[in-house]
Amino acid sequence: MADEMEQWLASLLRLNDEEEKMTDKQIKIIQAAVEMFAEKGYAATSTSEIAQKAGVAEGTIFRHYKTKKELLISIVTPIMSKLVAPFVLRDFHKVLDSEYEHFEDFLRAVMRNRLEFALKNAPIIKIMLHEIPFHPELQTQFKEQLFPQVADRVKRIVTHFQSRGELVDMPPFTLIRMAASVIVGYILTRSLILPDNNWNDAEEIERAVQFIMHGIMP
Amino acid sequence: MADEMEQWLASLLRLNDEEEKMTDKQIKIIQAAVEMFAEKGYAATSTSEIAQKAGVAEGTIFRHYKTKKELLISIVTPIMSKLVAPFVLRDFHKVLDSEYEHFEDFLRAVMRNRLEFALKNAPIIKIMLHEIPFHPELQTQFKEQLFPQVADRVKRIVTHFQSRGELVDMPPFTLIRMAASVIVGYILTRSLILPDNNWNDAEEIERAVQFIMHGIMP
Amino acid sequence: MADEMEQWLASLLRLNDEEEKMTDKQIKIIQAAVEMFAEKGYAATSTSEIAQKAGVAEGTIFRHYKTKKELLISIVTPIMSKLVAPFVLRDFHKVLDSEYEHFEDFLRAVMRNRLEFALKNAPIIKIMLHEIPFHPELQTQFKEQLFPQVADRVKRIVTHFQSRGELVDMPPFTLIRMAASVIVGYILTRSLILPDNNWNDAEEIERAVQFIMHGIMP
Amino acid sequence: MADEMEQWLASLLRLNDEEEKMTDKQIKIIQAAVEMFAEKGYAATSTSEIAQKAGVAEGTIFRHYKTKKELLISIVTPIMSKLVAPFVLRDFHKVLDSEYEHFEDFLRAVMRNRLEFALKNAPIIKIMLHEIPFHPELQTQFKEQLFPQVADRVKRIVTHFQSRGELVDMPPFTLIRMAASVIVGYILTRSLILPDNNWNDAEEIERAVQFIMHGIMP
DNA sequence: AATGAATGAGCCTTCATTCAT
DNA sequence: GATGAATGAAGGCTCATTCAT
Repeated sequence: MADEMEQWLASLLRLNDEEEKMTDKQIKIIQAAVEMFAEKGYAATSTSEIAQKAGVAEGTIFRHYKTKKELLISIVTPIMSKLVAPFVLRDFHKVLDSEYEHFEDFLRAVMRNRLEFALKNAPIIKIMLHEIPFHPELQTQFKEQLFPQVADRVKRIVTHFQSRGELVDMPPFTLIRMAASVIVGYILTRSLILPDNNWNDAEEIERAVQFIMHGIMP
Repeated sequence: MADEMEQWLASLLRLNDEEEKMTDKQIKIIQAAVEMFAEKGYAATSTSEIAQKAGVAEGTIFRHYKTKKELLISIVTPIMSKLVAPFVLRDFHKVLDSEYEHFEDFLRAVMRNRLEFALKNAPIIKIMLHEIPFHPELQTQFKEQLFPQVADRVKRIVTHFQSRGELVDMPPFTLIRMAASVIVGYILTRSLILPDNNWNDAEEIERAVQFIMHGIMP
Repeated sequence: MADEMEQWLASLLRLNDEEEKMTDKQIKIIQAAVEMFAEKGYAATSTSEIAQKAGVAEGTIFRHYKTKKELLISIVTPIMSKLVAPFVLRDFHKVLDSEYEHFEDFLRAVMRNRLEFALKNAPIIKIMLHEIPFHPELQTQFKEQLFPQVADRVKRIVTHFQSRGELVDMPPFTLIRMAASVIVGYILTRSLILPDNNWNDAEEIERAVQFIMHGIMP
Repeated sequence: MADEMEQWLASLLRLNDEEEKMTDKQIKIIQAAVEMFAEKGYAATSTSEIAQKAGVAEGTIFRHYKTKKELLISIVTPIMSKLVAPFVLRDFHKVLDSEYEHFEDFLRAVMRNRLEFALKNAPIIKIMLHEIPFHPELQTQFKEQLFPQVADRVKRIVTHFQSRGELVDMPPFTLIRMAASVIVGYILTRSLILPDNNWNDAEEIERAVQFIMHGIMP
């Protein structure tokens, strides 16, 4: 369901297909840059390393991206959009009403879907997390364009379930933050911090959802 | 209580007093480095910038720290120790038994104490979070020395309260991770991500503790 | 004769043509480096001086030579080969048999030929002499690869003339060392120590040969 | 004999006793400097290395020697004087007349005496040889003060034996150069180039003397 | 006399970027 | 479009030297 949603959104906003317009070399450049930026960080990666790993001449990078920073932005910007895509979906609320009877189902869907996404895009997400704080352009994008939209939309959902008496009465932003902490905490631990553990995702997701719903009291 | 504990620990392990052995210039160098590393990241900060901000000659930095990386390590290592100090405390468990009647009280104490610590050391914690993934020396310190000790000790506490029937029956590591997500989520949001919001810490901590204990069902 | 020999050797081993593969700037860099290294010594010459004298950017040096030491080695290594080239010639002994009836003729040919070589390559030979003792890489090249080959071959020549009764009976290595002292002594004095004297090379060579053959007794 | 001569000269010119006026630390500085300069060359040796090896503070070096170069000069200048001391001896000619009946005896005495000196002072001689070409101050000392005196005096000796018909008729400077080549060639090979060979000095000296006198013809 | 912290010029090297081919 | 040689500014670090203690 959520996957279909995302595909629909993507087709509307063309969030998925950037690579299709790229030349062969351009794709190799991006792949090499992602790998290196994730491994050593943006500032510690040199354009010559990227060129070497991509198997292109150093000049070729600058034919496609005016500066090294433009290369970074062209990597991070799409992932930010895709990361929050399902939440930005225009008719999310309406769709939601009909799809998820309980908040619990919504949580479960989000967690599954975003975990899958994170596993597929772990290196780019790592880059995003590390570079956003140091690049005002990226911060602006996140703080002014993406975050408010998401917050607003999720707030409506929470308010909706609160009004149905399914959720505790609490400032929605606080409630969202705490639930999000658990979800994000798992997804990051799972995909970036300890990806080599033996994870039973289904089990862990179920526990997280139960924890969010009922806490740790027996 | 926890504060006293920490002071005791500190006095035992001398975790607090590094700065007292430093010369005047050395302190200025560290302060300048912390400021710049937090603002621009380690790799993007030049030693000449640090020297200028510290008001010393560039050579002076290298008289005290053989390399730029040694300067980073001398900043990050102590904060890692201090960050987990209360948990590493040898007789933590015993002390705990007598101090906290319920798990809830423990959560509250930890959250208050570590938030205060994070607010006081926000820039260094930011540096630590950003640089650990790129510096094997720091990873080693964290993964092999600090993390296991903490995990082990907190696990005992959780098991203790589980055996008293106060906590739901669940793998302790999972339970800890989820509770920690909420605590860490708040502390990072509060001190690094959105420090400029108007936060009512007492209220937020209480809500977080209740969330951890009872979830979001009414 | 010896000249033809050397040309033949060179054509076989391509010892002469390194410069032909070099770019215009690379030649200028080498020339400037040779001039400066000979004038001030390797350690006291800065890469920025070399760049300036060569009329290139400092970075250009490092595009062609990964390090300053690699630049030194690329200057010294070929001269070592060329310096001993005639002696390393595979069929030297056979050629010699037919060319030089007496040891005296051999001495004369070697002295003329190597003096000409030294005069043409004085600065590089100066560099070689000064830097070999401080750079293990160069020592190895000399001690293990070049020197033994030469010593071995010249030893055979000496033994040959000794067996013909033309030379005094004495350990060949000692005899070679003493004759070489005279030859090298003249060539170095002539080309490096006092190059500005008015030298009559033909006369001095003849005297040196007579000295080697008959000593200083009347 | 030659030793007594030297002692007499030394007492006259105070060439031997520099160290006696030195403080303990000063001696250690000189020793450390000699060791390092000989091992790595003057330009490649740092004052801090010298200080460390000497076990003194870096500042102490500059209390005794205004600059690093002054330290070098204070090492090299005395060795130059001592190296040629026997030849500079005022009444050398007269003394000689009575001491050495044949030129051969003179050669033998010089070779023995200067070899002993070279073995005792090998590192300083190495420094001298390497640094003279790069330091005009040292060149001046050598070319204008020491060398002419020596050349002049030895020339008289050679002329003396030539007039007695003991030596071949040849420009004295040429004759000296060739004999000196053999002597210097052996001493340098013996003390600096291949000091680790098994040398039979008495034998080698005798062969060298015979070579100088009679050449290599049987 | 001796120290060693402090200096800042200068070192070798790397960098992102340009441009002729 | 792709190349890679060339650039020169800037990087981290070392140096000889000074000076207050």
